[in-house]
Amino acid sequence: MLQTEKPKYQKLKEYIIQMIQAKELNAGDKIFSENELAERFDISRHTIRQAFSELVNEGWLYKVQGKGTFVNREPGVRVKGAKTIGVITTYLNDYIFPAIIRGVYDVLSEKGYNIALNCTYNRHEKERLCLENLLEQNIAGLIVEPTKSALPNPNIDLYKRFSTQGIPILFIHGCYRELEYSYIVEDDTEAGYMATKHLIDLGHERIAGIFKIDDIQGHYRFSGFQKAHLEAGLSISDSRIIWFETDDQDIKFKIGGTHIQDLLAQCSAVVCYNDQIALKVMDILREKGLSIPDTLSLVSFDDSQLAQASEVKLTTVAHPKERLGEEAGRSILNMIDRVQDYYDIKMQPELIIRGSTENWIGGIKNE
Amino acid sequence: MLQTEKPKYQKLKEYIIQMIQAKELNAGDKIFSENELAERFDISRHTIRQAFSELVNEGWLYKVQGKGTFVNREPGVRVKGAKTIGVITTYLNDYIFPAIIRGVYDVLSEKGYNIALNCTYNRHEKERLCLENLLEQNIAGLIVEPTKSALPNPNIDLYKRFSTQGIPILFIHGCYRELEYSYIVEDDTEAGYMATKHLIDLGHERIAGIFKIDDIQGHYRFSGFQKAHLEAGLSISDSRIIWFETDDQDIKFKIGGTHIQDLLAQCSAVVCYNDQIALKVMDILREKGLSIPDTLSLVSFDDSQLAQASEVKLTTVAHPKERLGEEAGRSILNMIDRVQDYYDIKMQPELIIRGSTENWIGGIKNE
DNA sequence: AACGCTCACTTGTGCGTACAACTTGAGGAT
DNA sequence: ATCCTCAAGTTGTACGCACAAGTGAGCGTT
Repeated sequence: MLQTEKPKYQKLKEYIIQMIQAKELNAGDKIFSENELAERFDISRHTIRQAFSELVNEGWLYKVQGKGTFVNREPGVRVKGAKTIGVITTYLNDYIFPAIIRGVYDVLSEKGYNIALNCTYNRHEKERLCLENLLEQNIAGLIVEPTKSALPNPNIDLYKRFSTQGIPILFIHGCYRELEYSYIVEDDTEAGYMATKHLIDLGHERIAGIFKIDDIQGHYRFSGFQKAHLEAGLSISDSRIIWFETDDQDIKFKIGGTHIQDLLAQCSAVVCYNDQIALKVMDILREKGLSIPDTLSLVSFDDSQLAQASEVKLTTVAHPKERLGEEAGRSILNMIDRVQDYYDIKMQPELIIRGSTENWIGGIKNE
Repeated sequence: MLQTEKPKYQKLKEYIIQMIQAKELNAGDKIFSENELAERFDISRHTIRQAFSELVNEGWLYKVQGKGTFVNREPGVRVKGAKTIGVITTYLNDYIFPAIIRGVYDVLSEKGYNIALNCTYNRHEKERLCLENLLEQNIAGLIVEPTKSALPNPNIDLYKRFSTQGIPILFIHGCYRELEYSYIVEDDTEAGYMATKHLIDLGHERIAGIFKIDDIQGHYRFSGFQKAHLEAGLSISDSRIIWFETDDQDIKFKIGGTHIQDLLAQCSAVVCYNDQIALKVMDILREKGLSIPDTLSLVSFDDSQLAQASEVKLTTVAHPKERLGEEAGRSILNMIDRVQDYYDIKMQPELIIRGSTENWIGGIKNE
């Protein structure tokens, strides 16, 4: 006895798909009529129609009554996967977000992918909504800037749902410690080290630090701050470190309970968590009539647009921003195409020396 | 004679869809068997199968051989409309783009809509690619910041394709003169007028102007500049007006062929196209050792983050930014829901007086 | 109680027919 | 040259039949 054979309409389907793939039938070509095929293969017209009906549904063919059946413009396109990448950021602000998005967009748009933008405002509830929203979409991959990355995350379950659906996830800018997902980050410890070492090399010994407590980046930058001190044999006084949170509104006058002016009076230099904090510090100093870098040297992070907007340009450790975005775009595409499954990239920051630390060597103005 | 009636299988389809929507048939329920329906409605089983086949394809039903036909878990999900709004901007930069996107995002995410982000880099070729890309997507509406809005647009044909597909388009920030589409813009003429009048009120008579030539906003702001002069009985000298283009790289040293320092030497105030230009002008003045506002008063537009980053804070005509984004989000949703088909909103700008024009009254420093 | 068999019922495959609706081009009438 | 009609060819709708294949409940045997 013969093995159960495939149904006739199935064989006809495969035959036609093969012809299309072999370019014997091209886009827009008229295909044999139903009657012709019925006669040629000695099959009933009904069976032909069954095969055609499925081919139409799968996007290979289309029919026009009275004219005939034709090969679709891009046969089998609908069979291909989604062409959208979900992107979740913490803020949609004027800081480094635009540069990162630009990097991601440039790479993805090149390959015909789209970006579905979402934002958490650094709140776990919003993060949950974003994830639920994207789960309903048909996305091919997910790029996430983690929300409050230093705190435990209540949305792990949702992240895992993406994984079980085979949707790759890539974290940028930071990552959750609980998850072993791919990430691309700036080497924040190194950045903190570079900033602090620069000040120490200039001869500073009493250096203040202002760091953010609820993002993992703040912890790492502080860690580099410590490392540079340790290496130089300098001690770190807790009283010179200020920690602040996302929600601190009155950051201008006191940070984490300590009045900035009191702190700065004891020091000759300060490491600011980012350019925004640096500008706020500069405003306070200006009010007091203190000059930079003569009275106080100042280093910050990120090299945002703000770093060059002030009268004294900021010495800052440049975040790779746009390059990081591009790298993230390339990586998520590779993960989708299964070229590589896992990434743990630390990008090197770069120290950019400008006016806020120039001319200060060993406490003596150098001109 | 009767009008041509709908085919039987169509009527059967609609009947079943109705029953599902009316919850008479629920997810997972087993539906009548083919034979039962055939007998009940006195239709051939073949016709029933035709209707069922389409319902399966559209996701309403699924079949299991030997068991029966069942209602799908989320019947008609694919039938629902798209929940994505295409957004096309000219740049993804640190200026007012983040605020606008934030406004749009806040409104749309509230209603469960997603943003598909695109960017033209102010080039018509890129704009074309974005539009072609979004045409292939299943978007519900389109928000566009026009590319080179003062120039004729070569992509009108693509914009019209959206309209013929019933996808509403809303322009923000400017609009193409060739198209009669909905738009939401800042009243740039009024903004130009407010900025200039403020200087005239302070006693300035020789006022320079720097404007962008290839965006329609530049034209309008200049038009307000003219209006204020006319109203005050002051003449405008062409030699005090500088036009620049998107692509001008060396804007710092000369703008449109004219050296800035030569120009500014003749004037007591300058209207700058935006905050970015204003900061560049401030840098030039700082190099020359000239002070603001004593030597030169300065007004700009947009009230971006930059306006408060410099040592002398900028007097600027605030762009509605975030409010404009929110308004755009609300409007496109109304257009999708057919609540209102057409919008032509001009939002009023607001003059914010800061250090760059303070203390200058009639040429005498007022302290 | 466990197992296997049968049978009724379901959907799947396949054949046949007929006529309706639509497209197109050829040929005739104007 | 233009318009109209009609016929041939195409897909669409609708009916009929038969048997294959999978499911599950009921029955009887073990």
